[in-house]
Amino acid sequence: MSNATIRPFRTTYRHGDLRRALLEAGIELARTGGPAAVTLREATRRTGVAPNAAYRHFASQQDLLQAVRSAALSAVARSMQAELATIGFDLSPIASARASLRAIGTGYLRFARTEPGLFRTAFGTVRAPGQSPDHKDANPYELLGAALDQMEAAGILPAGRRPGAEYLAWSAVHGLAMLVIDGPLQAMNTQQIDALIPRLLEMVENGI
Amino acid sequence: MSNATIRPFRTTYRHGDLRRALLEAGIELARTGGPAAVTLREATRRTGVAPNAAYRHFASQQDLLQAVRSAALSAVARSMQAELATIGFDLSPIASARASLRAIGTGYLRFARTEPGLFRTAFGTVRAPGQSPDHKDANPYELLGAALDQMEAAGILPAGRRPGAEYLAWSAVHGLAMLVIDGPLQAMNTQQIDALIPRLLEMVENGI
DNA sequence: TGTACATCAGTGAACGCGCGTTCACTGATGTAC
DNA sequence: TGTACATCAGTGAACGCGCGTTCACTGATGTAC
Repeated sequence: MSNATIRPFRTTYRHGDLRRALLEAGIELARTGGPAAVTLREATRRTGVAPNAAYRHFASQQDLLQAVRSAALSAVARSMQAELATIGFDLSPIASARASLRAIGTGYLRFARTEPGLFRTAFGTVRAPGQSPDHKDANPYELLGAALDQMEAAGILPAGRRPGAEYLAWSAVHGLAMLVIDGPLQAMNTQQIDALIPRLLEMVENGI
Repeated sequence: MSNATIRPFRTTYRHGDLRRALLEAGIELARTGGPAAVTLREATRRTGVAPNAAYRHFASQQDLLQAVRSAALSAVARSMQAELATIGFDLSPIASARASLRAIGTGYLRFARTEPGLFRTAFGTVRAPGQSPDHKDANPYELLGAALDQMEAAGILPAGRRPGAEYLAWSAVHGLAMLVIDGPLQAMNTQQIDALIPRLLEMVENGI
């Protein structure tokens, strides 16, 4: 990591490693503002270089964004691996497998919460400037809450598990939707998705 | 639904119900291109009106987007209610509760798949122009797959349930991440989220 | 070791784009008399 | 029923913004001799 790569003021005419510097600037932009903030002009500005200099190293703005996306994806994987590395070797196969799955999820979520901009960049989602969603129509959240209340009343859902159960069910469903729409499951065909949905809902029902 | 509200060519000087027409144009834009496509200029263009005419009805572009967002949220709720309405009345409380929860999820997912642009608009996510993510570093998907393989090998996960199990686990985890980062759980404090994560992972483990 | 020279990374200026937003305006509408 | 008039919804022109991208260029670098 050369300390001159991101400096706005250079003494040399040639930059040295402009591609890397632009990529790092792009990553920093993604960290702060998500994929929409990854802009050739801002990346070159931060690197102290003319806007068009970027074209020596990236074919287009899309090309830079793609490189940033790739770096973000690796960072997610690294976060998961770090969590996996904390698992001891003296566990039974069963305990080890459980711990691994839990570590995968923990690492993934930790990265999402620590680096939301990179997370969105990695998975193709962009920050929207949303305000508070107060409105008076029927609310998906309330409908879900009512269904869960019904399950509690029917004795299927133990009362102790009711508080917060919305978040669990909603997470599973919302997640599949996102993966299918914006994420890596875009290429999956309709039949496969159709087969997946009942399984997902069954998982929620059994596991909540 | 007046048939003249979205017509580009009017005979009257006054529009009639420009606010509604702009909102409908905005919804159509969101349907097609997500929240980022909801633009005052395009909405007025489609309504056959000068760009600044929008300011008689919306304080800003954000204001229009907010109105579209609200409409999209209602549409999600309607999709869920439509599914709920298909449940018979002759069910036991237990069966009825189960059916309701399933209907909630089905309606939500159906809307997401049918109207991805509106879904993203409703929940604060934007379409990114992502290409195929081919790269050579460690891949979150592969790490998850390996952990699941391990669970299968250990005999925790029955072999018949292994195929596609990635999607179930990933959905749950990805969904909570999205809700926390971009969605309605933004306001939730750290302790609450910390308490939620183990519960979510437990749900996956038990329910997969 | 010294010198001529080709390379090509970065420059400077400019382009067109669509966007949000502001300004002074105009003329159809509907009301008051 | 007819007429004067105030209202205010929509107009037309213009602004500044940041963006991606193209063009002809220049001059430091490293190589061939």
